[in-house]
Amino acid sequence: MPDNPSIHGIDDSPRGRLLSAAAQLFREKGFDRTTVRDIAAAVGIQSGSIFHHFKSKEDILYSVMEEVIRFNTERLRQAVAAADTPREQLRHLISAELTATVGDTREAMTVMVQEWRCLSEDNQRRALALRDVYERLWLDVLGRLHEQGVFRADPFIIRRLLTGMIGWTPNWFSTNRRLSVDDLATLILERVVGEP
Amino acid sequence: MPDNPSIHGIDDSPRGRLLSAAAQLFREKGFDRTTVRDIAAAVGIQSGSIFHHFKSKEDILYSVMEEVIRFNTERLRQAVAAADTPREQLRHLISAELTATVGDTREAMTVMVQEWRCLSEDNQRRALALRDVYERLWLDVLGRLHEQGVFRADPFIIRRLLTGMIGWTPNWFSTNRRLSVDDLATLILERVVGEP
DNA sequence: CACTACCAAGCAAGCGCTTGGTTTGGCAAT
DNA sequence: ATTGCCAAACCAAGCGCTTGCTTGGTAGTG
Repeated sequence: MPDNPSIHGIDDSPRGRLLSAAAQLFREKGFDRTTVRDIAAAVGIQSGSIFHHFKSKEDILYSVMEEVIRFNTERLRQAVAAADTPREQLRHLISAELTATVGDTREAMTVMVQEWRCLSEDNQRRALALRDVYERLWLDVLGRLHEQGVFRADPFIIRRLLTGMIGWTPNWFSTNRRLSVDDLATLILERVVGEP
Repeated sequence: MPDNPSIHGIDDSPRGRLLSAAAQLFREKGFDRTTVRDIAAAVGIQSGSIFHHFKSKEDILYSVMEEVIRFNTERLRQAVAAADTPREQLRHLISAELTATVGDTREAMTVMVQEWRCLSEDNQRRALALRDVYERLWLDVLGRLHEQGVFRADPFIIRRLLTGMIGWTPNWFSTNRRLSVDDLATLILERVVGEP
């Protein structure tokens, strides 16, 4: 009955609808405080029927994360490819991750950051392997900027500071305010390459 | 049997020992995945005995947060008082919050950031009121720097970017590496006032 | 005696997940 | 067109376990 807003990059099969609903609930209440009965009710089925699509509750969480990493890794790849200079590539990367974080995959991204430790060690390893690909895209661009002398600090640390700045935005940024995503991207970019 | 490392600003009364143990467990496993039996075992008592000191499990969480905010608000106040120029005050603020975040109150600070929504609305409001005092210390200093033209961006937004950068550090910073807390503070300071 | 700190036992509720059976939609053979 | 069939999707019921918390009583201290 409910018509959840589906998350970008997830189809609207029964499985996909469950993933979108779960992502939203996980973000609102956290993984542990969300029951399989909640998720089932959100898509209008019985709680037991969930286990026809996923082998466990944790499997739902992992699937949300896997989908969102895959989708946004591809987004980042296109962001890098669409720019010529490393400086512009970095701007595109920041914009892309901001869009992922406060835009069309907001729920799933937040879940990935906050509910990491709800995964088993095995699933943590699998997810980490996917994240490594994602992170390499950042480090390549930052490494090039560092070689050019655009900033002095260690690229690894700059990436971590960027992760913090961008990852915190869901806690305060609102889409319908004066500050646009691109404005914010510029602001964050200037923390790395300096104000012009 | 266990001898938990106690958290700075918390005494070693029975209640204090419970708070330290709880903070550590909450950080490791999250609030929901930590049972009152876990906490009791960590200080060597029976689970029921906890409710002689706290009226509910959530009350433990709130108490951890209250203690850590009060302690670190005082720390920030002294940090500001110990510096003359706004620029040095900001450096002190960053250093102080970094110390709180990866140093002597690491567990409790991490819990405060990550387990916020496990509080009831009432307790959230109470905790928010305490945080407001804490935040005003930041905004005063950042406002002064902004008036001096040290940076152009909105002080509120700069504070949020700082919160993100500093709040993320427990996920990667290690005390026994080459990079010291003061080095990192300088690095973060330069994201606001520019590299010299 | 009063007070703090604790124990031993257990209750009621909620949890993830299983089970055995039913509905549904599409498709090939008649 | 009609039938027969199958797999996907789902329901209704409930099991076994864990959870936060309560209760009634006890040991030690001033």
